[in-house]
Amino acid sequence: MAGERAATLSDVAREAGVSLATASRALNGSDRVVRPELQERVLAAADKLGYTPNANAQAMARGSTETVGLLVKDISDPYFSTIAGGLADEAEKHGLLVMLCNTGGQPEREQKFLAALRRQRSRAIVLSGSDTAGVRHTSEVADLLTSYLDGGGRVAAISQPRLPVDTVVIDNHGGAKALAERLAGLGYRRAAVLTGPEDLLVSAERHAGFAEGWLEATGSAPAYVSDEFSRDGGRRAMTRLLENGRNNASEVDCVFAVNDLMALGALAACRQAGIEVGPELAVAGFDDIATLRDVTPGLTTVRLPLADIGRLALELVLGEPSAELRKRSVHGEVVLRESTPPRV
Amino acid sequence: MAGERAATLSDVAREAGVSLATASRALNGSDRVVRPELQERVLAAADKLGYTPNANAQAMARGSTETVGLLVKDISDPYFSTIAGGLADEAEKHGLLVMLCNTGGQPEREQKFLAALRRQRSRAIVLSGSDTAGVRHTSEVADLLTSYLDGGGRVAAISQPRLPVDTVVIDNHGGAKALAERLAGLGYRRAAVLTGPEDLLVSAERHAGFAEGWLEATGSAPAYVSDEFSRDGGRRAMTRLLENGRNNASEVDCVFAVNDLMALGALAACRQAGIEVGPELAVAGFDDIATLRDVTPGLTTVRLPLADIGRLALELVLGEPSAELRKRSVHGEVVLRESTPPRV
DNA sequence: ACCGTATTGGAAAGCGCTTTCCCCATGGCT
DNA sequence: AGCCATGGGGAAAGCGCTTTCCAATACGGT
Repeated sequence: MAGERAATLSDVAREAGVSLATASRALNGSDRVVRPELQERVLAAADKLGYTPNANAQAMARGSTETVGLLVKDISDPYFSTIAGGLADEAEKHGLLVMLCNTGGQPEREQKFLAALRRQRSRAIVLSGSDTAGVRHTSEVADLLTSYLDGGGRVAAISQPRLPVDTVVIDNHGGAKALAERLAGLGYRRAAVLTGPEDLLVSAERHAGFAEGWLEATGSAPAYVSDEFSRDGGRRAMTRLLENGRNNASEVDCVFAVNDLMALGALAACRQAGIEVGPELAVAGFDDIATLRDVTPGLTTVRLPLADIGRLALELVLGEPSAELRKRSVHGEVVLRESTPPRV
Repeated sequence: MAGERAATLSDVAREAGVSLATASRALNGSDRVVRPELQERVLAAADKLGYTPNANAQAMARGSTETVGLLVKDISDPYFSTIAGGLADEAEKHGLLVMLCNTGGQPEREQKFLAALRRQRSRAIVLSGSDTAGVRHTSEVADLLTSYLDGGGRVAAISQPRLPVDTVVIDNHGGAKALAERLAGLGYRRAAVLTGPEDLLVSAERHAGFAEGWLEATGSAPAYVSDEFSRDGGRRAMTRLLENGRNNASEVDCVFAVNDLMALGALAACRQAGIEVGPELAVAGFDDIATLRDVTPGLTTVRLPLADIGRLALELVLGEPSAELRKRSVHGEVVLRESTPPRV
């Protein structure tokens, strides 16, 4: 059994005593009908020979594949893995396979993957890396996408509104703004924002939204510190913020980290500095990563329906192509927890 | 530009004024050499026409693809997503694409995916779902794998030692045992284990390892409660444990949840019951999920090099095929944190 | 009984590549 | 000068399917 090459459709056809065409029709249910008796014979032969269609050959002949590509910045980040989970489930429903591309945020890798997906004649591509404002990069990516689209491919993005494709837009601005209002409502008065790199769109939007809400509610603009868009970045930013605070009369009573991971780092920094989060200093994040929902103190955050976002993106990209660019908005919901108790 | 079909290799050949064969050789650097001048002409033509090779056609002609499949139970679970991250990075180094298959733990899906990967003529498959003892299921999967292997495919598994393939073996038993010893060393005397379903191998191994270590160190066997292998399962199990404890003179001073997620649920249950984890009751987990490293109280756990495990699995599956089954062992490292302070 | 029309099987033409095999130049050698 | 390697181009045979196009048969109507 080991040495013999895999059975092909011709093998099946011969075994069943029918033509190649008939075998093909019997096995994939084309629009053409084959007599039940023959059908059965073919099925039996296929079974006997352990026949498996060759998807590559089918792709060639049919001119279309059953795979979709998913680009993420870092699949081990719960934000992306949750999105990926939703998307994968949806894909499974459609009988599609998901090609996972972990870009690590490197533009060159992103391009490599895009090229690979194009080569594969992937049915569709969903982009969910973070959109940086690097114009060069974005335009190169846009070129690749355009040629992919010209070839009949479909593309959708998650929260990268600058790309010329259908997009699931996450209301970062609104969510952060709502959060600011709620925090102000709780009695906080001096806020700081821990942001990611300036050119990272998600970060910028959340920062701006928060600042706007805060300004409207309290009349003052929040301070901010930027660092990496990660747990360590959050820790460093928080540490810097605390150092400044000491020399500075105007200490902060509330910190908004632009994502949960940064907030987590901020919590660590606070702990290290001997500051009790909640009573002494409020900390809030964004995303509502599932794994973090139960930590102590409970982290106030803006919940994003991440799995739905993944599903939605796939729906968007598989739906009827339309001339104009489609946007689907998704909103976050503020979740108050112990990390931001009402200020007394 | 929109309507015209993608340029093919023949288009390029014609444009460059060379034969199909030459174009192919010029573009993919076969063992045959083409004159530099021609080479250049072909490259120029390809560039001008925006030529992208058709990976499906190449796969057909070459008889091999550039994709590997990865089966996971749930990609949004940090355990799997971290493994996936390591594997994806390694795959990228080898110029391979990763087909992500989210099985949701459903045997039928698992089989569907396996069949799909076989159809795709995927170069290799890495299995990292959880191995349940359901014999029926495992044997069906084994059949599928065998036929895949016969077709020249390569397969490796992560922590599913019962499958007849190369395996990255995680020393669940040893890790849990070491943890038990350390906890006993800290002065704990009455332990309970929160386990997953009985037939889930990982869970069983960790349970057994802990029990063995505990027995050796303290002379008594730990109690246990089983539930789902998830955060909610942990919460429920812990709740049940606490209820029993009240009526029971022999209260427990230390709880081992067989994974971090269950431990997280246990923490939540404790909080709800007004029990302070650490001083009042020790809790430990297993895996050392990255997102959880900074929570308060710090969770004592057994650190697994998850990303390395993913990398290792890919290495294993891409390495020289060998007659006998290979096993690569990976060991965990006990990490003590505040959730299990020395008992006074 | 005859013709037009479904219905269904099969032959063969691709789909876009890779690779074998053949051929023609070269060039080094005797 | 004559021969045999050697280097490199091209024709063509696949790779395993789908699908068009024909042909053959059966069937309904008049």
